[in-house]
Amino acid sequence: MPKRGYHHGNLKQALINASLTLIETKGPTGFTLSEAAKTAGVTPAAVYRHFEGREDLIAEAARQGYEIFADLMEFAYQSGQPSALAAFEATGRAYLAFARKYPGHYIAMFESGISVNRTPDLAMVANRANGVLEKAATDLSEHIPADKRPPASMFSAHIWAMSHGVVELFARNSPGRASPFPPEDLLETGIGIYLRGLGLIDPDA
Amino acid sequence: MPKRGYHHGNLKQALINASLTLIETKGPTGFTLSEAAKTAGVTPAAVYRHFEGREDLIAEAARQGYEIFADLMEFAYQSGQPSALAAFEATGRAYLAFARKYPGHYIAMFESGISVNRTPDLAMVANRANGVLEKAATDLSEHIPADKRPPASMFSAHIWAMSHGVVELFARNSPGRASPFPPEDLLETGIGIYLRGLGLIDPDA
DNA sequence: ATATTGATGTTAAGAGCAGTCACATAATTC
DNA sequence: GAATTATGTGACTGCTCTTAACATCAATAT
Repeated sequence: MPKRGYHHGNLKQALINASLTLIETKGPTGFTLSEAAKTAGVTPAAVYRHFEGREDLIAEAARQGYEIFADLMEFAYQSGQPSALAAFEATGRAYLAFARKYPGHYIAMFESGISVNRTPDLAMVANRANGVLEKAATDLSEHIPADKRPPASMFSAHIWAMSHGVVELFARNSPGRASPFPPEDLLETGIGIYLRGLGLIDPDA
Repeated sequence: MPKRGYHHGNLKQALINASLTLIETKGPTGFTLSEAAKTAGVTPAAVYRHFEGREDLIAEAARQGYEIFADLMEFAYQSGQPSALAAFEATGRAYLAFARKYPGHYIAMFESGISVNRTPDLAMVANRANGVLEKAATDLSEHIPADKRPPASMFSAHIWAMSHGVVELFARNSPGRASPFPPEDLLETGIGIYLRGLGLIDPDA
């Protein structure tokens, strides 16, 4: 853990950690490779022994974020079993929870402008996170009469969009819109109304 | 329009226009004040006669975007009258249409990291756009039995979130998720299901 | 044990950008 | 026509990203 003289010992992860807190506090624009290096107690040039450059540094932070995110989603999905409805709702909540708990990762993933198709690794793990949501949607869609059942990938996309929109517009300060409702409530009610529209929950409350 | 010698004549708007296309092509990170100045045929220092700096330049581009956006929303709202439902759905579609038609403005507004509370002007015009959506939501909410009617500002927020999420995740290349459905269809069906959940349209099709 | 090799860090340097200041030139006003 | 204001330029500082040459440490092979 401590840098024993010349060599750091764990520089790569130290740089990512430094980047995460910097991204969180200064935003993706204000973040600089140099400052991350300084925070890790090392010169900027040393960063290039472990990353291709600034973008790659952010991308790796995002990749780790997707890893955590996918785990969170899977845990949420399991926690709702055996009820397909409970599992689905839990994954919806997990999105907002993740954004709140790991803001640095979240920003690196969704607000830094890096493409998820940047590397196969990144696309892979992002796909894993998405896969959980789609699985939950598929389970749930079997409770809809087959003739009026939309494709599972479609309403998983709907829920993802709603979740993402709530986080971006109302949970994170950046855009800074004010809403009279806490984001958690907004998402909860939004998903509730949507599921009612699919005939998956009773029209009451 | 042509620069007559020393003075440009219309530098302020020329800089904004240059910024818009640069933001559109190079992203908010790749955009530089210097290149915008060069595109407008002027020295970087000249920019500071019209803007406080890089951020202010982007903010003004965003402000003009909100102005256009609010106009678009109002037009959409009017075009749906006298049907509250048609008006509401039109405003929903207007969001995606705006993002497609004015990508530079859209990026400046929603992906550049500038806060809408940066200046009173910006907050004002952003509020105007939001106001149209809320008005449409209020009209529509009167078709819901008063006892089980959610606040209009709430489901206007839901629709906004869904629209924003669809655009960010599936319409713009940046994050680059692939979806088997065109964003327009995704938004259309998503809003449809949601409105069904509110009991505002019949459960068929 | 020692010498070689590869990994990891530093120093130095180039190029680009944001922003500031003094200065130059054009447009406007008295 | 002269003075004032508005608008653009050149030169400069300090920061950034990135590369290249060099230094130091760790590990391995003889």
